[in-house]
Amino acid sequence: MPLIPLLAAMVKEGVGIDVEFFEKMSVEMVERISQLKREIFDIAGEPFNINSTQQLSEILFKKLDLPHEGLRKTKSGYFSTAADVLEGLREEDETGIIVAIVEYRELGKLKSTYVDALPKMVNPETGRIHTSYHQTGAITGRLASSKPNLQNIPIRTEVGQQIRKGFIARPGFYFLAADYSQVELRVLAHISQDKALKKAFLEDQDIHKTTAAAVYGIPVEEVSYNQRRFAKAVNFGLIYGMGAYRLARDSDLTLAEAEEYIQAYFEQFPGINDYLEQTKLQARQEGYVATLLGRRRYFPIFKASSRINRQFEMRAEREAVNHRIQGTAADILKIAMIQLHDRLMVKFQAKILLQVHDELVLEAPENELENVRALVVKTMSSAYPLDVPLKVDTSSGRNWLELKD
DNA sequence: AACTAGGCT
DNA sequence: GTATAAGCCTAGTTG
Repeated sequence: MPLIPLLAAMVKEGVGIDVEFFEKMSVEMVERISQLKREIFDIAGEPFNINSTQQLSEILFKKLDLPHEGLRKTKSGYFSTAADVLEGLREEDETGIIVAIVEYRELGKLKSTYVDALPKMVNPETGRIHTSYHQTGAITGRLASSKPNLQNIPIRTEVGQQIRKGFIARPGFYFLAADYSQVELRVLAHISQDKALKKAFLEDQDIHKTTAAAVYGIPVEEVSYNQRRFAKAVNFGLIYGMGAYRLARDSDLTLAEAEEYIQAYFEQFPGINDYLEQTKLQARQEGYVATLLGRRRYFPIFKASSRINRQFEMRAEREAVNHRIQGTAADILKIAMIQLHDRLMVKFQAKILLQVHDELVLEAPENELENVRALVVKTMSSAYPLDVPLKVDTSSGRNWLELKD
């Protein structure tokens, strides 16, 4: 079956949520939010609209006169109140308003976007939530999901996890989630043919630890938690074309140190550097780049370039580098979805409900669970064989949070 | 409709 | 000298 009918089947199947659970959560959140609101008004000395970034900026940087030298400004000229900016103010802020605002923002976001919105989206006919999937939603070939977007359900924070708990499988069924482990780095290993990166995946090493060991020139056993975390950020960042500037900003390194680190990185993984350069060159010369399966992305900017375009050309280079990786991963999961759906239809009740870029969520009757798990792993792992293995992790549970191996 | 912010991979 | 990490969707404010 082609992809579109499969997406239609997923949309039609929908996913179940516990409406009462969300309603209770909403009530609890209202209490905490009011409390935070009072605190914030107290410190500010007056009530104002905390949701207004303009008003908030005036309160923080004019009325309370928090240190704002060199802080980022928005297009409209106000000092930014984005989370990363506030984070930088937290230590110097003795009033406690920053901490309160950050919590207020988190709760407000989760409440308005998920806790209050999702129950309203339950279809009265089916009692379930039906997203829309868009095959051409993303320029790289990824799907997009909307109304509601089920590809950005929270997971990071404590409260976010509570929201996942509100997604529940039908009686007698289990959710089964299967995700590709580090699929984009594996795609990069394949496309770039970088020797060290391929070796790491072929030996099923902890890729971030291996990277850290290589770059710092130390044995794998001696890699510290922070060194691994840092290497992870770099591995991740380079898929998006991160530069030394951003690396320095996001770490404790100076610009020069960040440059040295990246240089050391490319010395250890020269194939990756070649991949980056070759892809940028191709975008410039051919005006497009393509994924492994041939999905093209065009870059008309390189046709008519002038000095003004330099900024945009740099961006286009990063987009080209990312397209081949993100797009190839997307192509592979789409192939897996089609194969899996066809195979499930033969002898299982289990159905694919959701796709979240490198992950599928299925709903399976309890008695099918282990057989379906094996089928999903096999199908996803072999959908489009690369020169490195595609590793698939699975988990299952009665709700979307309690997914365990 | 633009802007700002923030949720996810 | 200047900007500096990809791809989405949604909510609230502003004008």
